[in-house]
Amino acid sequence: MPRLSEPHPRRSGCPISIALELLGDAWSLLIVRDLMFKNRRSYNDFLTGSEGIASNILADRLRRLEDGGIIEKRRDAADARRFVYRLTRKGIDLAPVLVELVVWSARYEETDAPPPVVRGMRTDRDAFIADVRKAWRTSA
Amino acid sequence: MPRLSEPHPRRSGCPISIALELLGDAWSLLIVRDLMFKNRRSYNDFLTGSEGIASNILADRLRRLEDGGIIEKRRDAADARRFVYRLTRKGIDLAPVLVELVVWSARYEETDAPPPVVRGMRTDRDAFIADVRKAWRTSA
DNA sequence: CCATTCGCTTGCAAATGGCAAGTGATATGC
DNA sequence: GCATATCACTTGCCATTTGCAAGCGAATGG
Repeated sequence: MPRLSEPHPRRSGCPISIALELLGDAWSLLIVRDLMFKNRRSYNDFLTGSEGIASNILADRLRRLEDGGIIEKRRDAADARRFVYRLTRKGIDLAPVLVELVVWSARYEETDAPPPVVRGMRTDRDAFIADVRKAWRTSA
Repeated sequence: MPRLSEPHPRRSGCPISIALELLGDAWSLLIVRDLMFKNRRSYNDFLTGSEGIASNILADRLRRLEDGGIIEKRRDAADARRFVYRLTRKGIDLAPVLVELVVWSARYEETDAPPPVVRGMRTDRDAFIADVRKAWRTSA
C-alpha cells in the first residue's frame, strides 16, 4: 500500500470502517503492540521481533502509522543512524482495543499469553490500561 | 486469501497476532459489524451494505469467518435460495473489541457515529455490551 | 580507513484484490 | 407451467500488493 499521493477518499463514515482503513491489515497492530507492550522502538527491533515482517512492508506500515498520527519518529540522540519510534497519544489510546483483543483471543484460541496477565487484563482492566499509559508517559 | 487447503501454521503464539491472522484485513470486521449492529444477515445484505465489498472477496471472508468459528450459516426457512448468517458466541464476544474501536475512532477521526451512541458506549460500556448480547440471544 | 550496522529502497515473482460477467438453483408472476 | 427474476456464489481477467533477496548511502566502531 504505497500511500504517497492523495489521502484517498473514505469508503464510508462508519468509525469501524475508518479505523480499518488505517489499521485493517495483518501487520499494523503488531507494530503498535511492539511499541505498547514489548518496548521495541527501532526499525530493526520491529524487523526481527514482529512475526517476520518484510522490510519493505515494515517501511510502508511505519509511514502509514506516522501519517495516521499513531506513531512518531525521532532521531536517536545517541546514534544518529537510528530512529526511535514512539506511540502518540492517539496511539496509546488504542490500548483498550488491544487489551480486549488479547482477552478475546486468549479465551478462544490457543495462545501463549500468560494466564495471570490475561486475568489481570480482564479483572483489573482499567488499572492495567492505566499502567500501560503510565509506562508510556515515563518513557517520554 | 482463498483458504481451502491446510489450516496454515501460525506466525507466533501471540494472541494479537493470532487474532489478526483471522481478522486482520479490511473487510472481516465490517461483516461482523453488519451482523452485530446492523441486523444484516444475508449475502446480499453484506454485498450492498458493506462499503462496496467485491462478491468474490465477500464469499471468501464468509468462508474464513465460518471456518474460524465466528459466524454460522443456515438455510433460510422461508426462502430456500437464501442463507442466513449469524454470529456465534465467539463472534458476539468480539463486541468489546468493536466498541473500543468505535470509541477510539470517534474520538480521533471524523466519523458519522451519532455522539449520543458513542457516549453511551463510553459511559455505560457494560450495559451497552449487555444489550448487544441480549439482542443476539433473542434473535436466535 | 575499512568493515559493520543502520534504516531503508529496488527488482522481481507470486499471491491477492477488484470488476464484470457468468452459473445453477430456487422462487415469483402470469 | 413457462418465462423471468433473484439468490448465493464462481470465473476470468487485470491491477495492485506482498514477500523475499539483494543493494544502497549515511553513520559508527575499531
